[in-house]
Amino acid sequence: MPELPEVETTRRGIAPTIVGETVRRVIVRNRHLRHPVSASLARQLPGKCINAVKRRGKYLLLETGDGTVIVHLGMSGSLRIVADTAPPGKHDHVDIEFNNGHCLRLHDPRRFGLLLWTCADPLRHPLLRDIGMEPLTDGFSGDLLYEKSRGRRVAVKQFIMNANILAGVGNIYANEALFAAGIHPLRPAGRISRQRYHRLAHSIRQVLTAAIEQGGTTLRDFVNGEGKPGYFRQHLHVYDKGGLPCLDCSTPIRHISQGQRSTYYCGRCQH
DNA sequence: AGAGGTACCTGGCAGC
DNA sequence: TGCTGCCAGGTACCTC
Repeated sequence: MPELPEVETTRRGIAPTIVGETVRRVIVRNRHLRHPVSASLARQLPGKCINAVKRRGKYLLLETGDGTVIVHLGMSGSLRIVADTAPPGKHDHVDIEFNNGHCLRLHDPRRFGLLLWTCADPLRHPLLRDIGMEPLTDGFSGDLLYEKSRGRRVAVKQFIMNANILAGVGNIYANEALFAAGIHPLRPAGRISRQRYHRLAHSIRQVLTAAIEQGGTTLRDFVNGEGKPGYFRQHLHVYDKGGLPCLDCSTPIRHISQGQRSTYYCGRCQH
């Protein structure tokens, strides 16, 4: 499911309910996620207060004074706020219950997500320390993409989906941003001009920002903190639109496979 | 170092 | 109504 806009939507949805609240209990029904949910989480988190909910790339960070819960939603995960009396459903693997009667519930059918506890600086955790630029911060620019791409033969779509280059851009928004910038997804990253990278950086920002405003994209699973879907799907131009006419030029959208992921593009608008 | 392939897991859907 | 195979929003790890 979740790329940056869905994770950010989740962050905004859950923060008002849990920031300033104290954890009463942690229930782990299935610890077999991408990494096993550590036993120390259920032991250490109760009694601690959530000071902030932050995001780094597609990771959520629930910060307490002396430790952080690192959450990743994988392909199919979602976090939502429910009453602590709400009966768990299938794939509701972890509950974090608060003193105010609310419960933060992790649902993840495919179990590619993770949830772990660290007492150290989460940004230096091995899973987070190599993550690249945040596309919605002031420091992000086409210049950075241009410089990082020199000498790279990898296709530009795979380049911008590389989390060590750029944080949070997954398959949907890579497709959409390349369409918006008029760049062909198969073009080698190292053979794109500085000017075109400026345009791409602008498109990435715009697409991500617009998606956040719509509460993210729901293809199947994604729900926000209140259990509601995102509405950006109706604003997609190419993703999952193979064979349909391009909204700009009516040429049928092409569907190919790139690095075992689906790529959609307009062969006329993107070059 | 970069690039490509595979593995992890469940569920939905198309086709037979 | 099955059954089978393929596909899905991600990422780590292994090879070459």
